[in-house]
Amino acid sequence: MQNQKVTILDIAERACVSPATVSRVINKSVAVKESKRKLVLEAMNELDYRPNALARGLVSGRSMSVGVVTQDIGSPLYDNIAMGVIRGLKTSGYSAILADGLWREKNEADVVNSLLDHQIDGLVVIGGHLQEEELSRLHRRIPVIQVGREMQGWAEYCISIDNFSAAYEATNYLIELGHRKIAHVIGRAEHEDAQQRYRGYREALAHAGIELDPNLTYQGDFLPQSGVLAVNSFLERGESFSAVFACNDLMAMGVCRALRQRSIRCPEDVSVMGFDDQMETAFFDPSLTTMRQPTVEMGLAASAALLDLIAGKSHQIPVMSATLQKRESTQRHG
Amino acid sequence: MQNQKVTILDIAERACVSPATVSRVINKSVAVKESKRKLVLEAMNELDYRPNALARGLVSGRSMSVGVVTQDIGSPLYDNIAMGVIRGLKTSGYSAILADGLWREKNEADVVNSLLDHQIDGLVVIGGHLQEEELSRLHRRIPVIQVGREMQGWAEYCISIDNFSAAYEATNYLIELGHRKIAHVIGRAEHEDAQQRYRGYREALAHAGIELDPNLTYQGDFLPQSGVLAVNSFLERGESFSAVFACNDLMAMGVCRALRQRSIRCPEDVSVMGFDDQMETAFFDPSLTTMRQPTVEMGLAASAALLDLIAGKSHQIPVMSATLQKRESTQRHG
DNA sequence: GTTTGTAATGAAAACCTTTTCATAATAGAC
DNA sequence: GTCTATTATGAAAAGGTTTTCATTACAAAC
Repeated sequence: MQNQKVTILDIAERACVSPATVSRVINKSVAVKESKRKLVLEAMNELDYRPNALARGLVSGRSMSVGVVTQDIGSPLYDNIAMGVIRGLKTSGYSAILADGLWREKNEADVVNSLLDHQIDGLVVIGGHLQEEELSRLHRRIPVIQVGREMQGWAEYCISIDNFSAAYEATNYLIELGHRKIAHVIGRAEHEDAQQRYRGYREALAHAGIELDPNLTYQGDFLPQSGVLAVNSFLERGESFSAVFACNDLMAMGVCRALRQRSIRCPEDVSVMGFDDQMETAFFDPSLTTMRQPTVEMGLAASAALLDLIAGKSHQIPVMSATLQKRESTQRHG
Repeated sequence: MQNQKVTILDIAERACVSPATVSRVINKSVAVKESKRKLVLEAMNELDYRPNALARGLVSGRSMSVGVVTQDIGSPLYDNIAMGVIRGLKTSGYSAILADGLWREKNEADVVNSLLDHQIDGLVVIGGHLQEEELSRLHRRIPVIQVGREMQGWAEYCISIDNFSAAYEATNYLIELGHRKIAHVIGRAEHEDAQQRYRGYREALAHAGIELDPNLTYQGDFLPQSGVLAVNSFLERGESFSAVFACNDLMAMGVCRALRQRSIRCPEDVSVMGFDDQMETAFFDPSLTTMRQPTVEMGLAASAALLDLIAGKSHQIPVMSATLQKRESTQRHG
């Protein structure tokens, strides 16, 4: 109640200095005589003063806050990236304003606009559906880093794993285990990452001389249920397969569930491979073989790059790669 | 680049009106002659004008943003609540500023202060460790709603389920199934909700005339691994039990995992009950019997209550209750 | 045709900082 | 003891908006 109204003028008055001097003490921008500095600090303490961030941002042109728009709060993958971003910002003096795109491009544009209205100094986009064109339009105003989503035309500002190679490696691992009939549950069609993984799957098959069987692919939506539907669809059509590679862990869980319901054993009858390595998968039965994305590291790298961009320094886009986590859901075939 | 600098003065000039009139058109605060209104709207469109939220907040005293501080971005429970809050705010004109407390009271205080600096008009606290005293101090400045965490001294502004009753019901369900030796994996000690659930467990046992066996409880930390450790601890000490009630789903998953490793079947040998009902549990093997928290609904209720408080209207704290989700991990005993 | 009330509008103050510019104070050199 | 260079400080402007207050325009009532 009371300190709501404490302003820099009150401090100035109490410390018998000008507001300018108080500002200088706060921002350490210019030297202030020690005696006065102490008085100011005391006054700030006694009145429990906190600078109004709005006024600061308005006059200085730097709001000292960066926007973080995530495709989906509640998705383990994106949340972990967000955590990394937030951690990376922690000691920078910048505060993070998170916003949720709720899986819709329209929403994303809205929240980004709202963030811009709040005069953010930079933007991290986690996943999402914003087009490259839109991103570069944004980038003309403020630094923007995209993370957790592959964009070839935007590589300079994009931190993500190489989904193609990762999916290739995943598929190839199944092939090395002796599998030939490998099904794939595709991720959302509009997701570039999902497309790249699909491509990696196809390429690995081709490289091993295995012909792609379109009947062994199913268009999923990243949710567990579509893993169930995929298996049901394969079996109802009488397809046979010894392994399934799902585009993410949630769908892989659905796949396992459906197999179990039909009394098909995993991994004895069918091997299952996921993607992402979210926390729960290690405790799943069978624990899931999957490709781990270095989510927190990606978030950290994103905030580091953004801070460099804001500071006008050159930034780095480190190479991030997924790593194969061998667990119980896959085994040698035949 | 260009519209970065477009201000209300530019609009005023272009539309041949005063800035005050432009403001009135934007805010619909006072009637403006239709002809002028049109001119203003046109000018805003042509120059792609967007009001500076900082300036607005500074002068009006209302920033039109509310803070949402969550204990842990990445926790399915809290994330779902956050999603509910955000959805509830969506059409209100208020934008949500999320901040992550990173599981530490110190951090939470920091981010709350940062939010206050940004002149938020209200605050939703999801989970967390802030003391009642601290909350009421905050509440003297702005409306505050606590959600997803039970606080008896703060009931008027607190939206949560009745953890005691829910845990009582969960335990009682196991008892009804014929179980007598029921172990419990306790949640984090400093978490009031965990304590209430522990109490519900004890009370249900007592009511059924079953003596509490301290050797059948284990202090966990909400993470899967502690479920594993709990089971290992029980078995190493030679305890026998036919059911385990874990304080949350993640620990229940750990319990299942540990049982499996020892070739103890679930539910045939030991029934397992979780708490929360996060998405993955339904696809687990066996799918987990658990108490579902109406997370999104809680978030919606929180934002509704907060908006009422901000508007100076009377607010409602609806009664939220958990519901038993019977699945495969529990079965009749003996 | 004058008076009165209402609606529409503009000028200017206010919000709380930072920052520029000018001045005052201090120390160092002669 | 005067002059110069530096450092410390204050006054005031600026940032983009809302809002108060005063004024103008207009229609209705007499």
